[in-house]
Amino acid sequence: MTRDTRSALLDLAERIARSRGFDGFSYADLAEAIGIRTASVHYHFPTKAKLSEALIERYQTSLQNGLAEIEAAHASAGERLKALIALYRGALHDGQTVCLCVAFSTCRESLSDTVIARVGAVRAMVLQWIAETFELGHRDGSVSAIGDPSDEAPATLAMLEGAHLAARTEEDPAVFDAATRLLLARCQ
Amino acid sequence: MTRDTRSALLDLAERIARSRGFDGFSYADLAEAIGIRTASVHYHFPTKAKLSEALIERYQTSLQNGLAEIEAAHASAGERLKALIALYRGALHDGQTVCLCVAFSTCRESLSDTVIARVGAVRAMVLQWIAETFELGHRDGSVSAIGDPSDEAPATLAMLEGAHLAARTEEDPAVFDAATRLLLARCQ
DNA sequence: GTCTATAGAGAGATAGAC
DNA sequence: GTCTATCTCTCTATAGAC
Repeated sequence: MTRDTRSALLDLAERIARSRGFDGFSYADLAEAIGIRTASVHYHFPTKAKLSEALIERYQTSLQNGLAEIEAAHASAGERLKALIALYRGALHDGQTVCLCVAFSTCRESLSDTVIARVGAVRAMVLQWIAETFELGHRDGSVSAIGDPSDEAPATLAMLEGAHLAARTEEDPAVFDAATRLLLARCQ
Repeated sequence: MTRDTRSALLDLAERIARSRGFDGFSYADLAEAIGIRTASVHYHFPTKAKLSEALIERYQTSLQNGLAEIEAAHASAGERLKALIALYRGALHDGQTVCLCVAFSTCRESLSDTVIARVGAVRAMVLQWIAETFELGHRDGSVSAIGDPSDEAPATLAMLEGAHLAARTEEDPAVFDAATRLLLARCQ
């Protein structure tokens, strides 16, 4: 059952990290919720630093798959951007959790340079995807009022992450909806 | 010198909180930097909760003044929005500090409901100001491509806060500049 | 207002038995 | 893989002297 315990720990740690931050839980919290002792948690993840690396690596893969699925499911830029907004909206879970990049950004000092670099890599990946989508939008006309895609991408990602942050603070997904309404309206 | 010590503590605590988060410093850190003992810090702020309240209250006043100064200095909506972007850009301090709302949003669990409510009040204040500015832009024509001001405002604030977060993670103000370029270009 | 001294809790982590 | 037991460190906070 090693695999199961490890997966369960990762699932739980990700959920709490995205809800309360990486400093917002201890090995004691994980142990109690899973039903083992802290020493056993250390068996799976010798240090909290190792745990943070495992979390961000798994998250990158997961997000990469999410973006690929959107591309597979939607042909137009407008539909893809709508799906991206829906992806972030879903990641909110009733205003209780933000995306892991936002959560880790806010706990910068507790994380290793390796992990922070990986957060940057995840952001770069999403930025690239958004920029390409806006470029497609330029060609297929499914997004209105497009500026330079290399300007639209960072503005869009910042808006999505900022919307996550505010919605989490208020514990209200409607805050996210308000922030994304304008972009949504630009998508056909 | 009570007033001086208290002010020095507030200044220091705000700087660290905006850099490392509210959980990112201890009374021992404050004491060492100021040159007193932790017990003396407790004299000025009996609990960390009291300190957090003092921080957000002072911050609200400060931000309110900042917005008022922008209104006094600039007549057009475009100029005012440009000044708002500059205000947030200045608050970055070379990518080392985010605005206190962002910092406190990310330490949600460590803060009292009172403080979280105050963070919401600060955001509401800025939202109101931005919405009014976009309304002015509608009338004076100094901002291009304006959607519904009540949609522009939350999108703009989310973008500014998200840009702060990403720039802080990368420790690079250029990340903020990239995210705000599009809005800046809309301002005459 | 600042100090010494200390309480009390919780954190991350390890050794070694089973 | 999980356990008991324990270490060391840091944190917030308080009592009481000066």
